[in-house]
Amino acid sequence: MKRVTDSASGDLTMTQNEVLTPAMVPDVVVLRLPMYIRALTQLLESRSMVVSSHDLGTLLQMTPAQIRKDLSYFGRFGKQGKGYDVKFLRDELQQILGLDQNWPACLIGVGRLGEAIINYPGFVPEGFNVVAAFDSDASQIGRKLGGIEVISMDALTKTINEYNISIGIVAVPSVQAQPVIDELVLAGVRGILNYAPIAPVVPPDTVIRNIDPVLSLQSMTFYLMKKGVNPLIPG
Amino acid sequence: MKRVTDSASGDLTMTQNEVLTPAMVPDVVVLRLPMYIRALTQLLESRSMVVSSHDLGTLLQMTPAQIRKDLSYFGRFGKQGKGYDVKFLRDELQQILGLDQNWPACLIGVGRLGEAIINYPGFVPEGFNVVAAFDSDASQIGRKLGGIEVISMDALTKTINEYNISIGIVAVPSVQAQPVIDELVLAGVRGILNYAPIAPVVPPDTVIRNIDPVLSLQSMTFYLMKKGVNPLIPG
DNA sequence: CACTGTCTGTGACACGCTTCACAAACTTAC
DNA sequence: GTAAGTTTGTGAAGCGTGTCACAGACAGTG
Repeated sequence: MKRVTDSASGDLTMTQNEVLTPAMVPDVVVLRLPMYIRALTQLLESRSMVVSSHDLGTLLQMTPAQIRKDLSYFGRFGKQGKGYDVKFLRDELQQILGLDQNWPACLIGVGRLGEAIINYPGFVPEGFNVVAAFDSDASQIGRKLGGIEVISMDALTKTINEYNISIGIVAVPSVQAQPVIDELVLAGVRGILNYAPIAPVVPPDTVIRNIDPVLSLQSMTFYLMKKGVNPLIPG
Repeated sequence: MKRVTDSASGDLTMTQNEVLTPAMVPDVVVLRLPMYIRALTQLLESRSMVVSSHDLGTLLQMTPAQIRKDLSYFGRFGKQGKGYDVKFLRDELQQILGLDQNWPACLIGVGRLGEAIINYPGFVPEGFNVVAAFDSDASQIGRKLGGIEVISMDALTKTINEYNISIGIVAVPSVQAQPVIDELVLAGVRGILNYAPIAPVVPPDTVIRNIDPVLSLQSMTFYLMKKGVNPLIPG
């Protein structure tokens, strides 16, 4: 992956790296990019202009080598002897992930969980906007929630096309989750954030991410037991 | 995915495998065990008595070889020519993870998110009970929530010892998350489920799991863009 | 009982990711 | 300007995990 190091640019600011992403980027690397962005944003807020892979590593509990290797998949963002320009690197990574744009999303299921999701203030500043909310329960239709109105599942495809929605957030009970996911895929949604405790089946060109606290807890207990931590024996 | 199920005898009962766990089990394998348990429970509900690694694989979108290899780290649970006794295997895996016991947990932060967590009906059937809820906001103290009373952070250590709590669920704003986690660790909690969008620092003998929907979405967009899915350009 | 078909458990191999180590590039100090 | 110190980018080695392939065990059939 040779890239032109344009010389004589005395500043850390680099020329536009075209991000062509040769599709050879490991998935794990892509999963880590958002963490880098978050750390860089944090550094930016504390007025840091430049950061080394070493310092980023201590901040994120990773080895400097891994950070450098990860970034090298996308370009040459740093400068020897100095490090990375914080703002520049963050902007580059955001562009690589498409986070410099606004992603409209829809929510399916406005129960207790769905309500918490739609009111969660953490999505909007990152460029994710829930612009529509659906529910199969007729008594929920028409209810206002976080500034938007709950509408019927019948209007799913129409609404998704209208708002150009490419991300669906699934917050329905387990039994309805797979059917809802199928509907979303059929309607053209290619990214799904699933909160239901199931192992969903999606076509290969669809990206799915599962949020499953119970799974996290259930693998945690294995290590707790090994460490001699004892739970409460029932009885 | 259909399994032959009923055999005449049902004499698949196996000898007691001592589970000594030689600490050589890869972490990824432990992370998958809960998924196996969930699938087995599902099979049990649909009256399946026996399942092969092949059928489990199609159910979970995994290769049969991986399932067999994973299980082989803990013992020999299957029978050649037949498969695995569903109930037996599930019970064994639950015991390995310590899920045959009851794990008391505490919640820190009873905002919108904390409220949704404490009312989430999915924890209790899996053996996780939120037995105490804390908040630093004085106006929240004393409020009843999901059957339990919100108490002050001052009572953290005392309460954790009293109820023998080994798991802490952190649902506080980002800036307070690390301090709260430090407090939990100091109080003796060795397992932490963190909902705050940060990269927490914990001692090596502490198990931490992060629930971070924003990170999931931010890596999703990379693939959506590659597939030519276009978000809404702001403007 | 023998013979055919099925499925597990596992050593060996293959692959992908992490870590290492170093040349090259840049900074700082004098 | 020179020398010493710092940090990146990256081939190559190392390591952990997934996959393969097959011997062995069991079921089913007649």
